[in-house]
Formats: sequence, structure tokens, C-alpha cells
Amino acid sequence: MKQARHPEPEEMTLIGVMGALGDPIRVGLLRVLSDGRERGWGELRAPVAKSTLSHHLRVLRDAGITRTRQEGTRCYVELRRSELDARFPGLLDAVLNAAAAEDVGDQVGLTA
Amino acid sequence: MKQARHPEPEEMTLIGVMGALGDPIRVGLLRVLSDGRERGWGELRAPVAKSTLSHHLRVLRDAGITRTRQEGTRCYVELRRSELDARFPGLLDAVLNAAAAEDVGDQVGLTA
DNA sequence: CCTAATGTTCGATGTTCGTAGAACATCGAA
DNA sequence: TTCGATGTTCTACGAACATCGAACATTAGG
Repeated sequence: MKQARHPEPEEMTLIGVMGALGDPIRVGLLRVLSDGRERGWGELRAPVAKSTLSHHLRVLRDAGITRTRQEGTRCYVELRRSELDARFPGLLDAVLNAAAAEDVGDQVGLTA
Repeated sequence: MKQARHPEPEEMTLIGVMGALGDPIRVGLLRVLSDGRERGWGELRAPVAKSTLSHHLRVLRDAGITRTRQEGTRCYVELRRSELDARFPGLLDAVLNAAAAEDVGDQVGLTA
């Protein structure tokens, strides 16, 4: 596990973010993280293989949507809310509200 | 040219809209239409073949973002602003603002 | 050390997407 | 009716994507 790279706010692109949030699993992950709490990888529940989950988390990270931190062999994920809000004002809230209304990504959740 | 189908507001999905707006050409078209004016197909300028432009307009239409009207052999495109705003509050404005700030889709424009 | 736990990466597969050109359908005008 | 303009649809193709299982790397614990 090499240290993951996180884009600076200036490196984030609208197309990148829109593309990243064009998948139900990733929107589900976004919703899970939307309370601002950092979550452990193992807490995340999604109906995909772990390699696929790893892929989705990478897409989110590469788009600048999340930040990943390592601690020992564990990983912790967190929404980059303030940076996103500064870079794309209103976008995150609009997506989260719409996602909640439609219940997009409801298959994604936390460990019971 | 058969009559194109337009989704009802309830049929629009967040994922559909996010996916449709994950392409620079389509965001460019959105920006061109963002003043609310109806535009003729021929007015639109984009660095792609006409079949490709037709495809992109179809994607936008299928997602519920635009409305296409036919008049004789001409087509007119229009942004479904109020319906989108009602269905996805704040989303369109957030995307348009971010797109303007980044100048996404600047290759798309109107006939000089 | 050896082992278990935790993610990442790799290889493979099937799907979707963006793109273009060619053929087609429709309509207005000559 | 014939022709030209205007979009749409068909077909094709390479790139990108979502997905999985297997192999791998790293670290904690015994």
C-alpha cells in the first residue's frame, strides 16, 4: 500500500467530480460519508467485491472528493467537504439532497 | 426523424443527470443554453462530427436536461431549467457556476 | 519468524461510451 | 417530382469503465 495521492483543490475538475458521482455505489459512499465523520474501510458496506470497492474509493479520492489516511494496516476515509464546497459551491449539497430524495446508493451503508 | 421522447420530471434520475454532465462537450452545450433561449441545431458549434453532436444532444435529452422541438426539418433545443431546478434544487446553478469558473466546454459555442 | 488481517494491484472479461462516416428519412423549395 | 438541407440512425472501433478473483505488499500480533 503506497501512499495515496490527493489532488489539491486547484487540481480538482468539475468533469472529474461529475464523472465520479455518476455511479450509484460512489454516490452511496458519498452519502455515508456526508456526516463528516471519518470512517474505517471495514465499516463500509457495499454490494461489490473488495477490489471493486477499493477501485471506487480510488476514483473518489482521485477526483478529490475523499481523503484517505492510513494507520497501520487500516485505512480511514473522510469527505473533503470544506475543500469541495470552496471549489464547487453548492454542488455537494445539491447532489446530497437529490441523492437523499431519490435514495440513490441505498445499498451502501455501514456495518450493522 | 421520429418524435423524440422526453422524460417526465419524475423519471429524471440524479445518476442520469450526473452522467450526462460528465462530458465537456455536453457541459459546453449546457452553458450555451443556460441563458434560457431556445437555439437552433445549426446555431450550435462544437468540435465534433454532426452525428456525434446529435448523440450528445440525445444524451442530454434522455437525461431530461434539454427539450427538443421540431419545426419542419429544423430542430430547436432548449434547457429545461425550471423542471430541473424543481427536481434537483441548486444542482444546475452549481454546475453552471463551476463550469464558468473553469471554462469547461469552451470549445462549444454559437455560430459567429 | 510465522501468521492473520487489511487493502492494493494485476489480469481478465464484458459493457458502456465517445467518436466518425455512411446511409437514411423528412421536409421545403425550385 | 426532383433536389438540397437538416438531423437521425446504423455500423464500427478503440478507449474507458465496472466487476471479479487471485496474487501481492504491508503491518500487527503471537
